[in-house]
Amino acid sequence: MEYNHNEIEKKWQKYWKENETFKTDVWDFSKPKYYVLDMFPYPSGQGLHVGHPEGYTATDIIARMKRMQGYNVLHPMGWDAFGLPAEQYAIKTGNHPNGFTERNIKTFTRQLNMLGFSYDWSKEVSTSDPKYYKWTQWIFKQLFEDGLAKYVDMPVNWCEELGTVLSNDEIINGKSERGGYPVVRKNLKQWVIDIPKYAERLLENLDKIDWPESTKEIQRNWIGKSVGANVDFSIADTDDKLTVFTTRPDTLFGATFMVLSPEHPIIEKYADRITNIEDVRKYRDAAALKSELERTDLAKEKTGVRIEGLEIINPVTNSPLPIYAADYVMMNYGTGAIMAVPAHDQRDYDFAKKFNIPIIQVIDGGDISKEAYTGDGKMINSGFLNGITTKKEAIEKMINVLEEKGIGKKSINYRIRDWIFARQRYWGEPVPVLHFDDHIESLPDNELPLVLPELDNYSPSKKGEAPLERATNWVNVEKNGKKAKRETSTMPGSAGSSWYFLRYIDPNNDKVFADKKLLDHWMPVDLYLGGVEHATGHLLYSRMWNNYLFDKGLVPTEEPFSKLVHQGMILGSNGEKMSKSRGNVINPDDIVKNYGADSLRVYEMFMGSLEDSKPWSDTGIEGARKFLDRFYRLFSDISKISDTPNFNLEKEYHKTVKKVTTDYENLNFNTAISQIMIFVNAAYKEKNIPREYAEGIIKLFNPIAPHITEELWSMYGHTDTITYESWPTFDESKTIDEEIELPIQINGKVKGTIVISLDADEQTVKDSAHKELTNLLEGKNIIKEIYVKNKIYNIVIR
RNA sequence: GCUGAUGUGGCGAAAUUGGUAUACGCACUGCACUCAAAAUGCAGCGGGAAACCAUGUGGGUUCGAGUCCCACCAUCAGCACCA
Repeated sequence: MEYNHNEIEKKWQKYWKENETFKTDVWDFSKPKYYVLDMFPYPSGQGLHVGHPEGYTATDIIARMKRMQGYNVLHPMGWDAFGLPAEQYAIKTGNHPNGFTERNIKTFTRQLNMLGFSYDWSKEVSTSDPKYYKWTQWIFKQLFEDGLAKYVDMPVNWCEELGTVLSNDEIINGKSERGGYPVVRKNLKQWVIDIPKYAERLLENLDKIDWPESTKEIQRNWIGKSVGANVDFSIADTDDKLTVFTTRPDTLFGATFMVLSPEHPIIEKYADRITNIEDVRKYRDAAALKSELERTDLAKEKTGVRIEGLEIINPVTNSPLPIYAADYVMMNYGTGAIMAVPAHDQRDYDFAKKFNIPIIQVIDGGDISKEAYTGDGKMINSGFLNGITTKKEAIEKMINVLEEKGIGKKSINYRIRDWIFARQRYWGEPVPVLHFDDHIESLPDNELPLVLPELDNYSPSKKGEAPLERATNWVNVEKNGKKAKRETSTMPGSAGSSWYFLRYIDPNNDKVFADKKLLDHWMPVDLYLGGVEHATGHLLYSRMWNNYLFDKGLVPTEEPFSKLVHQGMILGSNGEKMSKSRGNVINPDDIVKNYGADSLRVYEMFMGSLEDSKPWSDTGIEGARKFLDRFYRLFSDISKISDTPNFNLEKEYHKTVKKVTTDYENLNFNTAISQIMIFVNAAYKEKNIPREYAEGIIKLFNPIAPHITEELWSMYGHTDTITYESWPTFDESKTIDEEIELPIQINGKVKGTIVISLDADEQTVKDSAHKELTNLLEGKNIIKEIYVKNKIYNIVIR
């Protein structure tokens, strides 16, 4: 019988929809739960690309297997629907971005259904839906009231072209990620979320979750914890002091100058004492014009200016030291001031060389005439530290002394910055606050959601004002007789995605963001799948929100995702990233039409390891299709299926059940498929296939190729979906060979094999091994013989 | 520069974690079926005539290394004047 993918796939998709096959009753606590989640997509105008189904198929396989294993499975899908393309469409056409977004969502939904994913669409959420963002605003409100969402004046990355602020991860090489426009630094009042407050928790909790080690490392680096000390330096002839953060307090005796960030406020404070204040100001203004990248890109050549008329006192040597302003010191890390130890820090060394500042070596080693010495060694020129040989000991002693004198203390710094939580854009969640003349107030709950007003024109104004400024009726309000203004910037895309996994559990609740009992039952997410590119964005933000909600007693676990896996990228057949400009894009619609959804699923799972990037291959997809043809041909031939046992297949069947089950659990889908192929190859050689085996293999294959297996299942006389049939079991004893081929080695090289019974005793093996290799052993001096049971027999000769 | 990952046939990739390297598939070759082709089924398929040689390169540990250790090379990713 011919395998007609089109007919079969349509038929079963219709059946699943009509029977609500995948609908989950979240209140059914009688079965163990399993929550398996995909990172929800941004519904772009291009529709699904072939990369999406890779991860979605993987989670679908797990969802389908877990259902058959008796779990109550939550497997939802939704939309990260706020975003720039919809906004740009609105600017261009003057239409509301919502229409554009909804059209795209329709396309995505059709495509996902066409691929046979077992999502429970009754749980669908969309971040741009006011019923959803009501709760995004509500969570923001809690953060604001708890002081974690703050309105502060800060330097930001400003993109003139886009008319908005960008976060660090939206900037690539000093240009905006989208469009590649220049980015400059500028001071602005900004909404930020105090994610540094959670730095330590986010760091510590990494040890509690089953995530790829590399992703944890990316987050650790991003959080960037460094332990050191804050040390106070007094400014000569004043009562003022400057505090620096250093990770090397042990080198304090070698500090020969201080460097301030050009924006450091102390400069303006002592403007009248600084004799060259104009030069310093000029330097500062020039630095502000540079984007962060330019500032860091010119790494080789240090620039700076001496602050004349002001000196600083080294607290341990009491020598007066010069102060410089230089843009290699950042205002937003540490204290914006550093003590410079040129002998033991390369940057300070370069600076000192350029400005002719003395270099004092305090750790023995290296060659200070050539470069800074950053290694370990004996302390020298260091007063009370002299003679100490380990860094750790020197640091401890120095900190003790500083603490006794009250001029320093142990301190920890994090690299992670405040999360900038506002964009000068229209298509995002409105920030639910009112600005009064003298204070800011969050909206009361009953005014949520604060819905986006409609506009005639969605572009930002010339001055870079947010589009919402145009909605004057909406912006200007009066409350209790006082005039107030609404916030006109909106939340960033990462707002709605920071908690959507909670909403899936109870998507229609209008009393709370999700029922506590349901959250207690369903959280955390058991398996979360998506791309690595979110490592320092979404995956950090959502962890922070979840930890915060946990602290408020609103969710049951600190960490939202107990297990995380990243799918690799599917590259074009030329090994390059798929893109329109390279002309190597594969459209899933075409593939499904020509080969079928099951073929696409099988192929993408068979390509290789889920986590690796791998190139698309046209012959590969054909191969997958051929296997499905072969599979269908074999199992649809009912005349071969019977209740007669066939011992030729017994072992392979039990092996297959075992391997496929464990491979699925470990997300090794490629080897699971190869095992099913091995069984099919074996079955082709047989005249009769026991019904039990045929049905078992069909069930095993169902998670990967759901349509073809439903069809075959129904051909065997079953009237119900295969979805909730029980998962096949295997008998361990039947997977074991009673006779095995044992390799015989001489000096570790295989010279032959013998057939032995399983667990044969050493003497028997030795005898047949010697017999097998008589020729090679003749006249040789046997030094040693090694027998590893059922693995190998090795004879060492000289 | 720092951090992390990867490197196996013509190609996509396996290898129970130290025990017969190249499973499974693609491509290719041959045979069967066919007037023929396609499709399908079956068989072969790292190199070498062989001894042997092959898992990026060079060392090491071990009876035995794709797997462990050291050094290096290449590719990819993240961070990047973070004090």
